[in-house]
Amino acid sequence: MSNKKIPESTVSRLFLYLREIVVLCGMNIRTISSAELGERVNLSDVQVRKDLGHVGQFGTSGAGYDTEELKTALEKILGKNKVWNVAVVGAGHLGSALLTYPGFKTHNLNMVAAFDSEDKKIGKKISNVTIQNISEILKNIKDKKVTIGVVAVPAESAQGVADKLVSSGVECILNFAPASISVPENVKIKNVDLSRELETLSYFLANKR
Amino acid sequence: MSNKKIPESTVSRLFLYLREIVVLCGMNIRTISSAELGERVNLSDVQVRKDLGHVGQFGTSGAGYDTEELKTALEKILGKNKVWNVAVVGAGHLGSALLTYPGFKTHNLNMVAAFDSEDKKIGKKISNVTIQNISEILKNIKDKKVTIGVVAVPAESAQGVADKLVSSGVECILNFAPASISVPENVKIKNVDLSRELETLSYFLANKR
DNA sequence: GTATGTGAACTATTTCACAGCT
DNA sequence: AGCTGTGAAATAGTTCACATAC
Repeated sequence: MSNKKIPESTVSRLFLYLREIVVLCGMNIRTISSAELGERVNLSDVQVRKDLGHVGQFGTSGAGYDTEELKTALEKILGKNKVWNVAVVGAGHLGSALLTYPGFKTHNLNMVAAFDSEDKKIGKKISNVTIQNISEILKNIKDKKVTIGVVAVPAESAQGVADKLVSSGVECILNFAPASISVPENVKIKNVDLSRELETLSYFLANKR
Repeated sequence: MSNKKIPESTVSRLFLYLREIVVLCGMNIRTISSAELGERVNLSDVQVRKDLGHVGQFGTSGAGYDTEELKTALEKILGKNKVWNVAVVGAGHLGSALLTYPGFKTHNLNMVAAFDSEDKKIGKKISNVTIQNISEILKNIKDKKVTIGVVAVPAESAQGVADKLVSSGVECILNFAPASISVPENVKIKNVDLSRELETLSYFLANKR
């Protein structure tokens, strides 16, 4: 089992395995080998076994893994029993996409608040969440016990929004703005930089023969 | 200069530096040290120097880097002189966000086509691009010389859409669907899995004291 | 004195190889 | 025979330390 901390790359893949295992359970497939699971998620069999090794030992030699058992173990270790409240700042297309994305609900992530600076958007509802003025962040985040803040505003306003979120007590930030933002050490930040992803692809296009 | 291939992680950061350098040039700052540049993008000075070392040697000891020179060199090596055509499949909130995102235009990425399967969306225009039926993919991608395809459809339809894109000759795919999709070796695929990003954050929330 | 460029050391992550279980 | 679990080897990526240039 090991009490050591699991590498971030492994954690990310564990969620991937879980997603696949849920599908398998739904199909009433009771057992799967690391090779088969790996093929379904485009990873090697060893990678799968090494990753699952961080969680415990419940594979059966010669047979593979019991899907139900694996599902239970992964859900437990990945904290799927807990629910987290999420607030989205910026109700443009991207913010709306996140608010309406059905995947979050099934993954124990609760979209409980949305903010924007544009007057005409305030008061509108997107997927049951009423958009509020950015000035309401502090009060709302505390009241609604939000732990994850999503920054989906233009680059210029990103740092300011992040500062507001941090001082409201948010513990994690997922940043979609194409800007480098600074937060205190105790706040975990994750950047998803769409234009850099596309640019990196374009680089590899330019540099292959 | 080195002819060796630059690691993907470095390439991604080079785009980050370039973005910052463009800002600096706009502010008429003519010179910058690796430490100052690193601070602006939350990276160490050594990391900056190591990365720039892949591109060439144009820093001046004791002074730093000439911003104009660095800008020119980065633009050249990152292929910013070339323009790539991009097609988006799936015109939901996320697809619309990508189509309207102003950042792409300034980064030599041209959104030239959009597809959806919902009849009521066909014919509508988003940011000058007319949404077409998914059945038109093959013809359009070829005609419009699209090299990058973006998959922004639900998980169930992702593999099918990817197959269509691949057989139309697309060379890269950026996949936003929470599904593992398979493509031939010569096609480069990049996955952006929003719910996994959030889940990974939630894991770290659950496992810190 | 200040700041670059880089080999060497270190750390993280992946892959190999195989012993051991069913 | 088939498949897991895991040390050991290999690879990739980051940080250190310092010689060198201005």
